[in-house]
Amino acid sequence: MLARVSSTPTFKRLPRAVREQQMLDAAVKVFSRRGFHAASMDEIADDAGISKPMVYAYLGTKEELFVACLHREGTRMMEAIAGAAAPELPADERLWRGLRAFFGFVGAHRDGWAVLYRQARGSQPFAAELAAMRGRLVEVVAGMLDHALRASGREVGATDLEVVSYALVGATESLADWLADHPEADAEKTATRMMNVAWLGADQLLRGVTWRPGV
Amino acid sequence: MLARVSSTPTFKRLPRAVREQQMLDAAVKVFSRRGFHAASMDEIADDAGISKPMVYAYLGTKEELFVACLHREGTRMMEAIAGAAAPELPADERLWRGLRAFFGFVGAHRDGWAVLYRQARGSQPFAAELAAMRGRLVEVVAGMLDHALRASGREVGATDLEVVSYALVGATESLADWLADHPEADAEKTATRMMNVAWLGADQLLRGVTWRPGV
DNA sequence: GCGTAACCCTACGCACGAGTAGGTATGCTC
DNA sequence: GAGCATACCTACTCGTGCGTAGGGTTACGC
Repeated sequence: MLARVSSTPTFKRLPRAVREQQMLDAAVKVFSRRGFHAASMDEIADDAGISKPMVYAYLGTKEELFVACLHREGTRMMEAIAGAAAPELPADERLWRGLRAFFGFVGAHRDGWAVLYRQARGSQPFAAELAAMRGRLVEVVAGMLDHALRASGREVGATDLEVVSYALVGATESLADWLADHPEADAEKTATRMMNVAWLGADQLLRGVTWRPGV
Repeated sequence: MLARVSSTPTFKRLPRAVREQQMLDAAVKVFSRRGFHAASMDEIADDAGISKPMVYAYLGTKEELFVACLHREGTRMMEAIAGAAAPELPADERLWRGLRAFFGFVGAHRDGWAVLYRQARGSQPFAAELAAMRGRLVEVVAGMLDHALRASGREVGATDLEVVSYALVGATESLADWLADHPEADAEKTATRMMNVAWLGADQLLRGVTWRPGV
């Protein structure tokens, strides 16, 4: 057994940090395509150009591997959004920038992120990680709303705030799913549509009012 | 082996139609609690007070069984919503009634429906069934919006309509999830919150405008 | 140039759970 | 009360795929 003509040009003996990233790349790809359960560790290892025990040695169990994927992609996403929303901007501008960053990210990582995210819904082991991510998003949105409310001297119950934010995040996730399923669709345009429904609401939309990005 | 002291009082030799419903009940319960993959046919059969081959004889494969669950619960849900929205009512009233019916249903079938619904996201085999259900909902919402728009002489692109509806449905699903996770929460109140964000939008909400159920 | 640690492999064990073979009992019809 | 269909069971087979045992090889420090 010495015929070892792999497709990958980069060949042997890579340092751990590099291999780990390759494995995660492969894992994201395979998990996305097959779903958590149908994905096999063999295929992931194979796709990473490595053998299975290496994956176990570096990233651990299948579940741990999936969580690692979720975590890496989640972190990347949060980073992509982080810079977008400066607290001193008016609320609509903050919301708009956040949405733009979010949909931009999802659009650029279609099967990467969105499908992975879809996988995590359901199956208990990942509910925690997923809920944490969503929780952070909800917190951001709720914080933004709260900030704007206080600025105009108003206030509102914590649960109300949470639920409204939850709804907004949910709508956004849904459109992210939609975007991931429609490869021809434009991220920017999707963000605008989301902004319209989130900011204006059905009433205004039915009245013919529309929101458009300033500048 | 004649010790057959089952917990279920109703014992032996039931007609097919009845047993099928019992099996579906058990399946919904187990799928909800464990998730599709972790659920075992043995446990479902056991929970239905029947042996495994019966399940196969009546409802077929595990996947077919799951689809059957999805289908039954989905139909029930659509029926629950169906009567709510009379086309001659104004748009806000239609939306409100639809939301109320929807959250009422989910609230009454917490682990039944919502968790089952969550399971279906992801795993390819069920994507079709799920997409069909969601599609019907989106269609209803889009139809309602379109109707209202035409009534006021306005019109809008089909994709815009679809995406906006999609966002609204997504937000609603999210709050349904939230409701399913918060056993103490009230369905009616959740519906009101959803109505607020959907109908008024963040802008109005931040201005202190609120929507309240008429009557 | 030699030890040692990191990298990497080819196998296999093993549990778990879907689906089935083949047989038994009970009610229903005539 | 014979015949037949329907309800129902116990006890298997068998594929699949996670996780591992145990061993080889390349780089790197000294």
